[in-house]
Amino acid sequence: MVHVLCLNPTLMTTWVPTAFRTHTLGELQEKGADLVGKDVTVIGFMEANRGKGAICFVDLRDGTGKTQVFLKADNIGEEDLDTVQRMTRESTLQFTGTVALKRPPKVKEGEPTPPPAYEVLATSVNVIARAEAPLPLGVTDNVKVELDTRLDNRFLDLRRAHVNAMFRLRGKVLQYGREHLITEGFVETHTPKIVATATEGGADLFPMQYFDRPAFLNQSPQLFKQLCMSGGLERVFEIGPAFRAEKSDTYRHLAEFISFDIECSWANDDDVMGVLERMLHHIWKSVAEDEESQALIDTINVFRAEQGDELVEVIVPELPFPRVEYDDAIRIIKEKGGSIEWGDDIDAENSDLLAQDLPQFYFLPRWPMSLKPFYIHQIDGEIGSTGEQLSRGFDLNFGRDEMTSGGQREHRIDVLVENLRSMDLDPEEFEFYVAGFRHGVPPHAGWGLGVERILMKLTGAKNVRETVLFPRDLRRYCP
RNA sequence: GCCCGCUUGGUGUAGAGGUUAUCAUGCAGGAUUGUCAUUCCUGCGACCCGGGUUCAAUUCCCGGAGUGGGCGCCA
Repeated sequence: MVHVLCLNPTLMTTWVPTAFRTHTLGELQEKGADLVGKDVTVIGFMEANRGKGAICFVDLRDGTGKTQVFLKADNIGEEDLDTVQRMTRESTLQFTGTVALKRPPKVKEGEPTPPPAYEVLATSVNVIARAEAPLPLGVTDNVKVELDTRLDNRFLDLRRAHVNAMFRLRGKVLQYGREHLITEGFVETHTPKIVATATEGGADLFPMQYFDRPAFLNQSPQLFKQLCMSGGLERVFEIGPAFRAEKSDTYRHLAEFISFDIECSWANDDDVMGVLERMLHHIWKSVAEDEESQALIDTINVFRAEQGDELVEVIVPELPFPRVEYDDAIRIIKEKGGSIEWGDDIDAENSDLLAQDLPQFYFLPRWPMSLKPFYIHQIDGEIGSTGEQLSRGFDLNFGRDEMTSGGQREHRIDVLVENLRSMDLDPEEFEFYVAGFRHGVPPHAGWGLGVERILMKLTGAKNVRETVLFPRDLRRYCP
């Protein structure tokens, strides 16, 4: 089993020993040559123990790596040796002992000698928490486990290297995205998740009680980030939860997901498409070039190889991303034999047709206004091939899947109110929002990106639930 | 909301109208071992729930629950 560090000690800029350990297990391997002969205290999960006689080997694992602990009755005493030999897998154990160079394995003729490894010769052990047996799922077993079982026991599932790597990578992706937006002058903000009005007037919200009045969990920061534009913040972004009560039961839908949103003043749809592609390029490039991120991808690939899945390759997308205007998309789909008419949404089957020639990121700009929400801007006279009004709304797809929707927003209050009315929404209910357009508002544009969907594409996950610690969907809300 | 599947030890599976219910992993015990995915021996552990058909149902039928996939819609 290839061992890949999840958290690289040499890349840590600040490491302070804690009350429970003097060194991490990854550190022992990294700096082992300097530590030989020194006393250390380490702690971790007992992945396995071997040896029932006068000696015993323990594979100990923490967030940084693994180390073998060697126990001998002479050094640790009969009683402690027996305790460890009877210990259950995944129990947390703390060992104190001396660092030593591990005896090299017997290597067959012609095979390369592995790099030196280090172990701890234990002089004492402390049982922190004994794991009950049997485990609801094996952390190291080479047996498939169904997603449902894994999610019921997510804490154990997370101990598996490739699952752990997924969530460390998720943190990296958010970091890279955040990094990039800051370089373009965006400010991180937070908008409320408890709201009085449905964002787009739809009925697919989770109702809740707000003291003695009805309220909803917000489906999008849309209206609030627009108010920030009216407030002169110019460039904002938010990474936060969005809640949708849609009964969409698919590999790519969640009732609660993290939306990566921006809004940008004095800008149109083309401008913010640029922001989006530059940010995604930065994320992909960073994952491809950063040592830690690459190690995480490697860890995921070790598992994928065991499962017989295709290995993940981080291919940095070229700038600019292809742009296929809605009008052209309809034409292309028709040419490929798809059943679609101008004005239709592009369904999954037709997205597959488009994706045949566009397997990665591509923009779909200039949708019909009739398919877009009231807050999307339109330029009068900008019409499609059938004479219908186009909008300044766009989608970003990766292959068949929608990653983002965005657009330039309607800043003209009269048009905005008219849009609300024509879409059967009551401007009165949106007064808190419409008010923001009465006293001078910049033209602005923005988008919302599904973090989980991006992670799916980056890691090859076939189900969005793989990328969420505790996913919320039609059936599941516990744990 | 619609369509189609599936439900067998802790986990993942094979299978048949009457079986001692398969295999792997795991667990318990033993032998061996400074081991390196150790190896070997012995043992433990399962047919989702309710109703029906039948001499007999875990297997067939109906219903329920759970779960997986596809679609609509979306990020």
